[in-house]
Amino acid sequence: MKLGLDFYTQPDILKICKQLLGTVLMSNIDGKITGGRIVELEAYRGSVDKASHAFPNKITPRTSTMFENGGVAYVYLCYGIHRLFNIVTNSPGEPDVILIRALQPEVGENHMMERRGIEGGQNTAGMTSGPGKLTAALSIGLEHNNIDLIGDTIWVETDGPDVRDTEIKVSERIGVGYAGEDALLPWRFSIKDNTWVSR
DNA sequence: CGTTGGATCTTCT
DNA sequence: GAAGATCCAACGC
Repeated sequence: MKLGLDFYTQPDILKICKQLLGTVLMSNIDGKITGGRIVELEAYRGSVDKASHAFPNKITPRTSTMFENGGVAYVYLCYGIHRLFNIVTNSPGEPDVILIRALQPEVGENHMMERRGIEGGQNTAGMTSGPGKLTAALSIGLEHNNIDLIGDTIWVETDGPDVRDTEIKVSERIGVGYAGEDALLPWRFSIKDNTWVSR
């Protein structure tokens, strides 16, 4: 079942993070349907979080998407090369986003391998295990910034029961050492012992 | 196997 | 002008 607007507009981003683990991120781009189970993600809260582009509630042309109502995508270019996909949550004016860091391929694996340049049935392990990799596999680009996640291009589906708390690993976020003490916030969530988690 | 550096470009200072 | 929510290939051990 596709997640609706009322899911994304919830105020508690950490609760949304836990609920998103185990759901399936889908894309229908270039006539190809691809998707994967979300196994790793991170929370960024622009109001209080130095690691966020929007800290402290700073609106720029780039970050304006983060201030939208929950339920849209925030896509930006990282290191000039990689496109990173985030889900905007909470109500308008609250720059809360969730970075999707890793997927477990579920739908259209052949298309994802082709987009990632992986040959044959071998070496699929790294296909979507990282934020820059999964956008390439799903063909998500900057043109999808601010797109509606309730639509039929990019969306999230529930599939089976919620992931239990005992199956969730909570840790510090990756690659945000520049954020000082905020780099220590336990805002990274992943599914324990899942082989598709990054690094 | 761990570490290193290059690629590449938008954004803000 | 510098740094960045990364990835991968090339090195050295």
